Amino acid sequence: MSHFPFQRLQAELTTLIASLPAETQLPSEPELAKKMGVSRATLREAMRSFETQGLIRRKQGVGTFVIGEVPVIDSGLEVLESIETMASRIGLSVSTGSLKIDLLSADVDCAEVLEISIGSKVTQVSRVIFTDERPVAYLVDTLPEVFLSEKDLKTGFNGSVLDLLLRRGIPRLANSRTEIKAVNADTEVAHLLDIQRGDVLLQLKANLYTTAGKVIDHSLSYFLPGYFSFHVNRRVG
Amino acid sequence: MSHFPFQRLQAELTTLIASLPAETQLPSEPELAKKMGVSRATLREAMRSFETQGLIRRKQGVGTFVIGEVPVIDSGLEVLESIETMASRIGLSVSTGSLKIDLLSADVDCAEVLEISIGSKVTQVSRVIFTDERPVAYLVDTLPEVFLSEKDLKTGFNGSVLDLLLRRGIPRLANSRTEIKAVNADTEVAHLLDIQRGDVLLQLKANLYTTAGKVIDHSLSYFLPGYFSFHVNRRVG
DNA sequence: CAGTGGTCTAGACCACACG
DNA sequence: GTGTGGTCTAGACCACTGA
Repeated sequence: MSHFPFQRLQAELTTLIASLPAETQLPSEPELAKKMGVSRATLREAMRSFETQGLIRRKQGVGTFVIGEVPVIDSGLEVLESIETMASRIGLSVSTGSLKIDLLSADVDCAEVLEISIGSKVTQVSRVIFTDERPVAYLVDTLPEVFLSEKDLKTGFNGSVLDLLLRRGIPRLANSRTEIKAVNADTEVAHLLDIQRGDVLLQLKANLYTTAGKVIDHSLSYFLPGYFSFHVNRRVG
Repeated sequence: MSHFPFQRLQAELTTLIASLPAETQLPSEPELAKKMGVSRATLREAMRSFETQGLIRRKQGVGTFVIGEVPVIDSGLEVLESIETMASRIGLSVSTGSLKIDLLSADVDCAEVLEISIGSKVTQVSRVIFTDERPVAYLVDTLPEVFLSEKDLKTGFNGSVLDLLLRRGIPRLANSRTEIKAVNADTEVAHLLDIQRGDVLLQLKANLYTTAGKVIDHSLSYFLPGYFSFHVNRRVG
């Protein structure tokens, strides 16, 4: 059948990983590569998809481990809600890390998207979502400072800009236009999510609108595929 | 800043590709790698995302070429429609290739999804979508033979199972529950779409329901990210 | 046939975690 | 320090295209 080592390798690794109990440490990469009869490069290439699927976890300086049942965050996209809300709805606890809040001046692109003038002050909130010590999503919100200043973030900020805006109530939010893509992780996102550069990620790019039809927030989100299940109901005609 | 060759390389290639007119052939990989001062492996890794973004096209045995303006197929996911319908709506011509029609017996998974008994006859239609000689999507439809037999496909079949079912009118279709993921291309899909194994793809997995609430069709679709723009409108609370 | 991209190897060196 | 995964290299061989 497959003349290529890769397909055989991938099949063997699939059964190997499935056969091992959770938390098991795999042999080191040089060892495993030798055992499988392939080079380390080929082995790592095959391991790539296993990590984004949530089947294994690689920790630099430590080793590679089998993951048991993955807590999948399941959500319909028709309703806009924060990761925190999604997670709590299915009884999963998530935490926020690498929270970073910046006050920036809008550049050309940012100004156009947010429908403000170039140079206006904007607040940018970026953060990483963890479930069970595993970074699984990276979110960046950008919005005019008039809608969200740093002192707004002092009181009871759980990490989600959406939840904060909803709680405040003004301006009233209406909907979000979200664009869905599949992308390769760049170096920055790869480090934040503790994956390899080039790994596959689901990207959501959204503009949030008020009931008055004004853009209030632009968000960019990256999700590890294996830890999320997004779906949408499509009606005929 | 970047100690790693990769980030510098990616930046240089981005400007290089952007500066060249469409249809330009790039130097061969060994040449370009030498010019950039990196190994061929690193060069190819960087080229990876450029191809899925629709910026370049690699043809085995021929060369690597710059692509000008990419005809992006833009579509809202709330409404279910075929690729053909999406494309014609924006005045783009697409064609179907590698059309394959099989009559199979349902295995365990297939039977469960389609809510039929194991071993039932199912028709499977798989095809590749081309725009401008470029394969950009791979679609597989699976449905019970009672809903679609081979002779149904003789008369005026444009490739889309959905369009055929809609034209026929019975049973009446209601909606589709679609799951969205980002995946790595496996060997089979990579060859069909003429990309590299491991390249990033957007995957839609859908069950199509009749007005009576019965599953009539299961479809699995893979899209090259750079050639499609899918979006969804999310309403608040 | 010559030239291209596609796959794979062996090995080097680095960054990181842990004792 | 030792051992792990992360990055990168140089080079081999294969598969494909087109003259």
